[in-house]
Amino acid sequence: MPRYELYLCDMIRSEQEQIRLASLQQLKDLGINPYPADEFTVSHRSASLREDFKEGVEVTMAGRMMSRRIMGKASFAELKDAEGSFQLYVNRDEICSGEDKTLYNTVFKKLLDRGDFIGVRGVTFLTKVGEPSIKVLELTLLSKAIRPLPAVKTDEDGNVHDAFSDPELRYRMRYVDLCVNDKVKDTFIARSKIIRTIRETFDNKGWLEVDTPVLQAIPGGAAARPFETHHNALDMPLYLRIANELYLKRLIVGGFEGVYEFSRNFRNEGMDRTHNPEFTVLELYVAYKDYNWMMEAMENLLGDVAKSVHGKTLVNLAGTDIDFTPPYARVTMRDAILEHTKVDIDTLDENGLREACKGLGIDTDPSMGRGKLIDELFGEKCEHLYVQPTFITDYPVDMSPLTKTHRDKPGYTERFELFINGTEIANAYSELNDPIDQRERFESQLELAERGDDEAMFIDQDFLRALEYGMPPTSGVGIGIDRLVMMLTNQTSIQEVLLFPQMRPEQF
RNA sequence: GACUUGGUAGCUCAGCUGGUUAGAGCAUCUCACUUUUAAUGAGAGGGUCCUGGGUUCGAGUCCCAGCCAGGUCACCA
Repeated sequence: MPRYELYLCDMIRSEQEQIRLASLQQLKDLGINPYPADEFTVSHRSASLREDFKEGVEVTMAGRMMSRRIMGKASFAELKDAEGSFQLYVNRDEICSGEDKTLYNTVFKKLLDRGDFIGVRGVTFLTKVGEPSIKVLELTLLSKAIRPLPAVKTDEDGNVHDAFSDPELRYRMRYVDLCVNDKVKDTFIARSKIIRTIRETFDNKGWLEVDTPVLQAIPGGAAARPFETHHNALDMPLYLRIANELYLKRLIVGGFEGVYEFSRNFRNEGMDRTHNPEFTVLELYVAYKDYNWMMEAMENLLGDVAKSVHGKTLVNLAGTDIDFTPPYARVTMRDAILEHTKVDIDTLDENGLREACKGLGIDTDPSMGRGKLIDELFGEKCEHLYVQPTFITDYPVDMSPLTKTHRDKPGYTERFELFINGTEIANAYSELNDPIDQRERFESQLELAERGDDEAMFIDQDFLRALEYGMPPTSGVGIGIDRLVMMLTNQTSIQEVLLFPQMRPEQF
């Protein structure tokens, strides 16, 4: 048997917690199990019951008791289940038909608390003021809460009082956040819808969802600092993946014609409003396609995703109407920079670009090559201007070591990024499948590493061997799922779209 | 990583230039109340003022260091 009295001594308990622990003991003394094992069969849930409301229907419901308004021999309580809340009417003589009124006077009024899980059997009716309610005939305690939930209240004008709003507490105790802040749940429901829409779309195309290693001997496929760990039995270092790209391409080599994975990636870098050490990227690779085809696939996909969350493709996000209806604008990186800075990157060498950056007030340093300078020009002066969905195409070759060179523009690659509301949502290319070119690109990455770039890519010999066996022409795309969810749910912090964002450990 | 703001009751917050016993609303407890809905009325209890030093006759308040979080910037997706 758990020893509840120890709970009182072991930890510092608030007055409210001590009272609840005492109530717990009293319930046990009354022969009521505060944590029963029995199944409780629910016939209705709150929102669907309200939607199709009729009086006189017998229902059983379960949930958390979120508030109680006791008026002597009758009370109202709010029962909250997965769909929302429903009002209970608890009348002494209805739940205690005989002489013994303990269940109402002692158990319901004194020993139950806000936050306890209860189950009820009762009959639906409308109160004097027309509130759909359940007249409770039978009341069962399903689980006792010994900590009080924050007492968030909403008045008749919809104003929230005493909101549970401290971000630290909300993220550390997401379970409490979800209990009392309904909008939080909506965000994660939207996240689930977005992922489901993508998965259903891809499955319908016949593409295969796969799992590839999270623990990798060579962390490849992106430029980032990895987390390092150690495998004891093999006595060797392993890295948590920074990307899954090279593994998915191996599968295209192996003969799958469409593979995708929702990849949890890990990067040992700073944390802020848009970065969590672990995050989710959707990667898709389809054989015999190129990046032009992928643009069409992405605009169709995002149209469907917008519909799944908002029911339409014209959506107001952060005060701006965003039109997700395909097709989307396509602008080459050269034209974008030319339009917004009057700088024509095609006519400038590295030094010319450096001067152009200086002229625009962009800080440069000698380690920046041509590609990096172009990237700065675009990132500083153009990126934020693409509010409506726009594909920016044809990136410089030295920024894209895994991308096929452009079929007719030397120095460029067949790559696009999709920008919406000024932020990058997707990154895609015609995949580099020339093993000799790929080896050279890796070697130039190695030179970067030797010059001190700690994010330059490692050479993955096995990946090169795979390419040497032959990879069909392939188009691939990566979509940052967390940021997509942020955008579609109007959240400005990644922590709002991750159920358990990374936090420093708490002291107990 | 740099800068910046904050940490006071279960929750949200006041607390002035350093000065009695640290306050409010909600929550909790007691009493009343059989259709309320931020229920109501009457009464009561509840504090490691983030932690550790320092200055001072006296520190929630000032100083130093640390911890945790938010914001901005840098890097990145």
